[in-house]
Amino acid sequence: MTSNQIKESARNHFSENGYDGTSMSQIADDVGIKKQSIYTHFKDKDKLFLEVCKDVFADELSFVMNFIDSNKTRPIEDFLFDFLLQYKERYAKNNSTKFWLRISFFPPTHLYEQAMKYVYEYLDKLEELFVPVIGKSMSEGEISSIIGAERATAAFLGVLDGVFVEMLYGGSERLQKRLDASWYLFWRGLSND
Amino acid sequence: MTSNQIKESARNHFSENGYDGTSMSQIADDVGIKKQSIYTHFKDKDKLFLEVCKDVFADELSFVMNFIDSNKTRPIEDFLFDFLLQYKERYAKNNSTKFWLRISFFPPTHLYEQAMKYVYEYLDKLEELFVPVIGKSMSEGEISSIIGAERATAAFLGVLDGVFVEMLYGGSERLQKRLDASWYLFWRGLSND
DNA sequence: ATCACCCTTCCGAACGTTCGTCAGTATATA
DNA sequence: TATATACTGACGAACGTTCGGAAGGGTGAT
Repeated sequence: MTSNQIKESARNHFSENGYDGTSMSQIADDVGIKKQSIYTHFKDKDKLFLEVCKDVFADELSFVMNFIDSNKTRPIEDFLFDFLLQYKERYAKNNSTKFWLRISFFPPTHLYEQAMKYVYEYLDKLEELFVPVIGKSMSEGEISSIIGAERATAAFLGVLDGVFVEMLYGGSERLQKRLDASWYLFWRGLSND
Repeated sequence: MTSNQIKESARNHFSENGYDGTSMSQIADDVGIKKQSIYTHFKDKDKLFLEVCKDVFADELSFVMNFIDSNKTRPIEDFLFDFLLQYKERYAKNNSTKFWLRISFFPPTHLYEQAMKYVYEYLDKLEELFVPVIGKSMSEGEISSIIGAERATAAFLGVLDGVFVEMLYGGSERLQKRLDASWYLFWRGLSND
């Protein structure tokens, strides 16, 4: 299906160069068609972009839900740390995450609201999914319960974003250093005395 | 001086809409001149952008150095937390920081190296400035010295980036929540037992 | 098996617009 | 008179988009 090839190429270009930095001809060249042919599949550039948004949103969310579902019985320390690791790995080989970060931080101005709807939905869902997991590990005494599940979750998502940022910079030894340090202090803060 | 007006307007537009999303005519309109007149002051768009980069880099760096210099004798807890607060405040009213975040995360592709030179210089300097401050507070027993000054600094800069990210999303109650949570757990991890 | 028909997909050509940039000229200041 | 600044006008290039038509496959009637 050409539509999917177009969306995939679009995702790659958008994630590397943003909305304005990506032209319809670049996408078309990738697929091996002329730019006019894209309009057979998508009404216009905005619509294409928003469809990619929707797909990526679904991708990211299903990754998270999938991870939680298949790891929720593990010790919370492994669970959280592995989540960071897997997201890091995912970013390295998967353009969805790169695209996602780009539009989360700097969506194209004229599509701000429509793009951010997905972003906020993702962020809310992320919190909604993590709070009960962390809450459970508190009530079971794995980690200190003085902190509160909501606060611990918020801080963990902060660590996640800090790692994301370092991924954007590109240096892998830098990234490793931040991951180690952030996790070390986060976990130290979370632990029972 | 018109040059400065041009740079200021350019900084605003670049920070809001990025390099590609900003046109010379928008900048010129802001200043009240024709776009061609910009070329009296700057060779081309790239040169203008890079000059803004340089200025902003200097701005950000001098903010940090200034803060450190006038706060380094305070307790480390106040010192670090106030740094987060002041950067938050700075972001709200100062377009330098917004521009800085944008080009740090997603510099224009064809200027990647030249822009990232500033970014890396900033990041290195930031670490270089914080390590001794945190190290000193460790040797004085304010915080646990098992952690190591480098690791504590790396984690703190992670917290900072996590806060930056939440600033980009725009919601102020979200930002407050993250700031509180991230700081709470970071400080809990940093404290002596 | 053939024909006519439709529908999907793609392309050539062109549209109007905007972009960054250059050359030449006017105006004001010193 | 020299210099700095801003102007008018125009340029080629790239952009997103539209239109008309060509090629192909599928379907149903003959």
